[in-house]
Amino acid sequence: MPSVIDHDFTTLDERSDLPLYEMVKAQIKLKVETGEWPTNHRVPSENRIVEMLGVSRMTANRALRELATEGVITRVQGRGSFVAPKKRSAGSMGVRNIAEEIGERGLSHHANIILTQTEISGPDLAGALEVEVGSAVHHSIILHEEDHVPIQLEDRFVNAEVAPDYLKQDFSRITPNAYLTSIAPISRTEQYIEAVLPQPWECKLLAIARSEPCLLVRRRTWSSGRAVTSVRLLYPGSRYRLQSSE
Amino acid sequence: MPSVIDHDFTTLDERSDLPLYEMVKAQIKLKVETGEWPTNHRVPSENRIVEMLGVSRMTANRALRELATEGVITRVQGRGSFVAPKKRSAGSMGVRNIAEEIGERGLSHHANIILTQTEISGPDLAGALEVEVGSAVHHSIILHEEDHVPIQLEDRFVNAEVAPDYLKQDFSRITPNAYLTSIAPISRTEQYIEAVLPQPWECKLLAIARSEPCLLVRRRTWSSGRAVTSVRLLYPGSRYRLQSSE
DNA sequence: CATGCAAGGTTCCATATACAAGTTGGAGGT
DNA sequence: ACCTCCAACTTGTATATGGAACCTTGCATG
Repeated sequence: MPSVIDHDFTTLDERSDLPLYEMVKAQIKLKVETGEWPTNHRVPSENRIVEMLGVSRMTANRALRELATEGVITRVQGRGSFVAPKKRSAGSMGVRNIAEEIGERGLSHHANIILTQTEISGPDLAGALEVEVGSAVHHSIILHEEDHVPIQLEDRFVNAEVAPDYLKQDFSRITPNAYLTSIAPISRTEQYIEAVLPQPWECKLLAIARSEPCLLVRRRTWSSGRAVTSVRLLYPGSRYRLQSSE
Repeated sequence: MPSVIDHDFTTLDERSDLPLYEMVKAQIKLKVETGEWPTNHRVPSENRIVEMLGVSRMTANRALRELATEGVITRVQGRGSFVAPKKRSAGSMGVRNIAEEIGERGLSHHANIILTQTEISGPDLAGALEVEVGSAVHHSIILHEEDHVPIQLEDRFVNAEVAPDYLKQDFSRITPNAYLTSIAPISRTEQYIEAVLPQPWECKLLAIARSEPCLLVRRRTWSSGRAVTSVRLLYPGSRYRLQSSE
């Protein structure tokens, strides 16, 4: 004889002093995060949750509704609730890895290392990276190409105290961004986006006309309170646009 | 004799088919966005809203609760609800109100209405707004000035079904963005940012040289599944940069 | 004067109930 | 075979009610 109770759910934890609806949310989140319920898997209906967990329909409703606004599930009236596809959109925009981004478009990525060296920071740079004037700072300039077409000029300074081995990396295999986030998880980022005309040397590297407008992204990132890197990303306006959706 | 009804609130709009709690949210958002209620200003309590608007306490509760998760207000148990300090860089960027942004810098904002009219949508526009070809679509072009210097050219199309009264608004008092979010809360946005050279007519309005690079933000927003607006924001590169930090 | 306490306002949670609106699937007719 | 229509299920909204937890304020008591 089949039990009325679906053993997908354990009973709610009495000891926890979390609100009921939070407990319901936690149960469902668990299934999703462990992968037990894959994308598009059906989530129990509100009435089903009422039966299974013995809560009122309104608290089941609140749990599901909030999970929907959090992007964990999607709900459509008349059909039901389903596990939402994993949200991409790494942050807002920009923190995305240029190599990944190109890969997703099915194109080839190539990193052209223009310069890598360690420098002594002047006042401006020291201010940007929040280090003492005269400190050692790593500097790299890399030209990223998509199918052999230059698409991003990356001019980066790195706090040598945070990433002493930065210049030892093989930047044709791992992007600076990927390396840095792997050794120092980003806790804060600040960025400015503007439209500029390129400098002559930038034109040459990007193979564009002097009059072509470019997107300039200037970004600084911090990890646990310390400035990690300050980078200047220059994109030819005709070949690239930033995208974001949420 | 003082009336029990606080005239801070107008009565709810019967014609709108928005849910009640959304209407309540809209009323409060309007006060906040227009600056009538400054930061830390007290928001009416749930029971006060019940008296004023004649809704049940639970829907007042839902409205305030959602506004709190959206970051519009903060609530503390036992004390009340208060207008939250403007959060820097709403989410990613861009959905910010240009008037607010200028106001924060302590400068004066002026909206110069270039064009407002209703048009019949062609295939491209209909596709962008997800309406039938031939539908009526509102069109507005507004030049925003900061201390009398042109800083943003806003070229906007609005789904007339969602916002039939769009063109009746006084855009020198409330920005299109503020109005639209007040009547149709944003559920999704898609945006592209690119660097372009301006068109001749755009140069003239923005008072810039033909060769000056500009930031172009193209954005579409949805509210509960329906496309609300498609907008093209053009900023002179020398006068503006997008900022975000998280 | 200081401490404590009670009252009233506020948010927060939970439930029961009702109806509206969208989807699906099947029964039953043509 | 096809169509129509309805029943059942789903989410979405709105209301009424009750209690708990928390804060402020003012007053009574020591």
